[in-house]
Amino acid sequence: MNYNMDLKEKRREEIIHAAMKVFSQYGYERATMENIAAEAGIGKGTIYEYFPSKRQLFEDMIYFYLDKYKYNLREVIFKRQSFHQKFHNLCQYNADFLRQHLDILQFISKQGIVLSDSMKERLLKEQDEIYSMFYQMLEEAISRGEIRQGIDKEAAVMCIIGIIIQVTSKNILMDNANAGNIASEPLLDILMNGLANK
Amino acid sequence: MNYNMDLKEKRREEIIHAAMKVFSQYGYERATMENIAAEAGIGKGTIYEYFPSKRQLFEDMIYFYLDKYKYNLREVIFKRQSFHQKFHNLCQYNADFLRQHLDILQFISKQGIVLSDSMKERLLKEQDEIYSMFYQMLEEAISRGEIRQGIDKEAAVMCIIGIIIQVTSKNILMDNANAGNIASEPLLDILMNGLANK
Amino acid sequence: MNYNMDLKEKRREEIIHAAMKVFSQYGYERATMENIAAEAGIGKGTIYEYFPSKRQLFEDMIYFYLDKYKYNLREVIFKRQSFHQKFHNLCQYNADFLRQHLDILQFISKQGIVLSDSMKERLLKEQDEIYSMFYQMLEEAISRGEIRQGIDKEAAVMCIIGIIIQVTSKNILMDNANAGNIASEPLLDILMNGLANK
Amino acid sequence: MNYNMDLKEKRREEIIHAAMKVFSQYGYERATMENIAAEAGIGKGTIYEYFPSKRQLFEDMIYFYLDKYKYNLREVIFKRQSFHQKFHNLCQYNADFLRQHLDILQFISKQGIVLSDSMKERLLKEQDEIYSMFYQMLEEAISRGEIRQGIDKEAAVMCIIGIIIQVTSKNILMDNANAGNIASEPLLDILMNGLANK
DNA sequence: TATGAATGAGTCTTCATTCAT
DNA sequence: CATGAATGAAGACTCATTCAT
Repeated sequence: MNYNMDLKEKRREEIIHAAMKVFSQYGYERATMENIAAEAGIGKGTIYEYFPSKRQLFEDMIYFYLDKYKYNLREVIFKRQSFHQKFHNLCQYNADFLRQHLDILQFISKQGIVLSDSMKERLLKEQDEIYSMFYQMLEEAISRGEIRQGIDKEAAVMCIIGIIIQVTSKNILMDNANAGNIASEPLLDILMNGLANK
Repeated sequence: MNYNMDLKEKRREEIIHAAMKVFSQYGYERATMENIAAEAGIGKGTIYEYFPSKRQLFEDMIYFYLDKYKYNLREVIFKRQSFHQKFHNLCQYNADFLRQHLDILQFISKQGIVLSDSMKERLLKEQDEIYSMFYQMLEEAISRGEIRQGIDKEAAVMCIIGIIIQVTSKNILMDNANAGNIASEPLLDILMNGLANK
Repeated sequence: MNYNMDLKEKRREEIIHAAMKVFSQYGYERATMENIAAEAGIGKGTIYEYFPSKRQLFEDMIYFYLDKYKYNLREVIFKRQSFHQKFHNLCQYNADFLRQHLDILQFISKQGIVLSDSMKERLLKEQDEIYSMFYQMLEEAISRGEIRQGIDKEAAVMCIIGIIIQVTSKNILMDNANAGNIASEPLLDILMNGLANK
Repeated sequence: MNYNMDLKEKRREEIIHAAMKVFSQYGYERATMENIAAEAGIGKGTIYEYFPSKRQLFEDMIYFYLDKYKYNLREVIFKRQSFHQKFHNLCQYNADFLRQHLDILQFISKQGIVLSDSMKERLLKEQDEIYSMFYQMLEEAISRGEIRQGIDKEAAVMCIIGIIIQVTSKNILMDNANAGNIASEPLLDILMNGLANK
C-alpha cells in the first residue's frame, strides 16, 4: 500500500514536471493534454487518473512549484548572513533558481489566464507571506544595525523586491545570450547609500 | 475621401479600444472575435475589414498603446522638473495611465502568447528606448547636482524602474479596493538616501 | 434610351467576361464576387445591378458562351466542305476556340457544382442540339458518298465526338508546353479506314 | 496490434467511402466534414484522427480509388482475350465500375478545385500509365494480326480512349433512366472498319 | 446609378474529456 | 490501472448579399 502510494506520488510529480515544461513553453491555452502526456511518457487518459482536469493540473502545478520556491527563498532569507550577502544571493540565485523552475509568480501573471477567485485569494496570501519574509529580513537587519532605524519598512520592502525582480527579469532575458548574471554590487550600493548628492 | 479616411480611422480605433478591453479581461486565447465585436458594437465580420486576423489585431493594438504610453512617459520625463517631482509623477501617474490603458509592457508579458520573432525584436527595441529615456533623465539630474556623480548609471536606472514598476503593480492591484495610491515620498526617501545606517 | 440600353448591355458583357476569367481560374466556389468586380474594374455592388445573385451570374455566363460556341460550331459544320476538311477543322480549331472561351460543356462538368434541375434540363437540350448538328453533318457526308451507307449513325456520331473531345483535351493540356496542336490526319485515317487488318 | 491496425485501416476506408459519396454528390467545396462524418456514421472530430485536413482526405481518397481503378483496368487489358472482346469489356464494364466507384479521372477534372502541384504531377503520371496500358494492348493486338500494321499508334490509342470515355459518359448519364448500356458492337464496327465508303 | 462598408450564416479545425478495452 | 479512439463544443475566418450614401 505504502509502496503504491509512493509510486502514485512519483507519477504525480512526473506529470507536474512535464506540465511545467509544456505550459511554460506554450502557455496555458496552447498547451495540450496530449503534449503533456507525451512529455511525461504516458498516455493521455492517464493524466486524468491523477488530476481531474487541465485546470486543476495547472493549479496544482503552480502550488507545487510555489512551495518549492518559498522553501528556497526562506533558506536564503533566514540564513545567518549580512543583509549585504543576502541581497547578493537573492540577485544572483533568484534567476538561477527560476531558470530551472520558472518564476512562479511571474509565470502565473504571464499566463494571462483568468484566475479563479479561490486561486486569486490563495495567491495573494502567498504573496503576503513572501512580503512578510522580506519584512522580517529587514527588521533583523535593522536590529543588527545594518540598516537605519527611522525607515519606512513597507516602502523599503517594496524597493528591495522591486529591484530584485527587475534584475531577475533582466538576468532571465539575458539567458539566451548566456552572458553572466548582472553584478549585484552596484545595485546594493544604490540601495544602501541612495542616489542623493550630499 | 479625407472624410472617409477619418471615419475609417475612427472605427479602427474603436475596435482597438474594444480589443484592449476584451484581451485584458480574458487574455489572448480566451478573448473571441465575437466578444470584441460585441464590445465595439459591430458585427464579427467587420473587424476583418480592418484587421486581417486576430493575431494582427492583437499586435496592432499593442503598438498603438505602446506609442501612447511612450508619448506620456516622454512628457513626464522631459518636463522641466526636479528628479524628486518626476519620480513622484511616475509613481503617481504611471498607475493612473495604466489603469486606463493597461501597462503595455506588462500586458505583453502577461499574455504568455508565443510572440513572433518580428514582434520580439520590435518590443526589445521599444524597451531599450524606454530605458534610454530614464537614462537621460538620470544624467540630467546628475548634471543638475540632484544625484551624486560617481554612481553606476545602469544600475541606477534599473533600481528606479524596478521600484516604479513594483509600486505601479501594487497600485493597480489595490485598484479594486479603491484605496488611494501608495505614497511615493517614502520610496523616494529610500531611493535617494539609501537604507544604510551611517 | 437605346443608348442607355447599349451601355447596360455592354457593361453586362464586361461582367460576363470577367466572370469567365475568374470562374475558370478559381472554380465556382472559390471565385468571389469581389474578384469578379475587380476583374471587371467596377464595384462589388454594381454586379447586383445586373445579376441578382452569384448563381444567376454563373448560369447566364454559361448560356452566353454556350450560344457563342454553338454559333461557331454551326459555322464549321454547315460550311460547304468535305467531311475530311470539317473533321480537320474541328480538331484544329475547337481547341483554339476553347482556349479563348473555355470549353463550355467541359467547363460545366468541371465545376462540379450541383446543377439546378432547370439548368440540367436546358444543358441536356443544348447537348442534344450539338449531337444533332453532328448527325446532320454525318448524313450529309453519307449522301455525298464520303461515308458508307450501312453505318450505325448514332454510334458514328459518338465516335466522332469522342475523338474530337479527346484531341481537344490533349491540345488544351499541351497548351502550357505551347507545342503545336496534335495532327488530325492520323486520327482521320483511323476514323475513316479503321484499325482492322484486312 | 495487428488487430488494431486492421480496425484502423477498416475505419479509414469507411471514411474514404463516405467521402467519395459526399464529394461526388456535392463537389469538393460544398461537401462538409460534418456531412462526411454523418455518412460514415461517426463524429466530426473522428475524421481528423485519420486525415489531417479536408484537403488531405480528398487527395487520399482520389489516390485510393485511382489504385483500384488501375487495378481493374489492368485486369481487363492484360487478360488473354481478343481486342474485340477487350473493347467490348471496356465499354461495358468501365461504366459499371465507375457507377460504383466514380470515374476518378473524370471526377478529378469535374471538381474544378485548384490542384496542388504535387497532385498535378502525380495525376499526369497516372494518366501516362493508363495511356501506356492501352498502348501495350494495341501492340499486342497488332502482333496478333487483329489490327493492321502501318497504323499511327499514338493516334489509335487516342481514338480508342476517346470513344470509350464518350460511351462511358453516356452510359453514366443514362444511369438514372436505367436503360441498359449502349451496345458496343456498332462502335467497334466503326473503330475497326472505319467510316469510309470504299 | 454605383459603391463598398457592414453583416452573420456557415465551415474547418482544435482539443478537453469520456469510456470501452 | 492505463490507454487512446471517439466525440462535439467552441472559435477563427470567408464571403454572398444588403443598403445607406
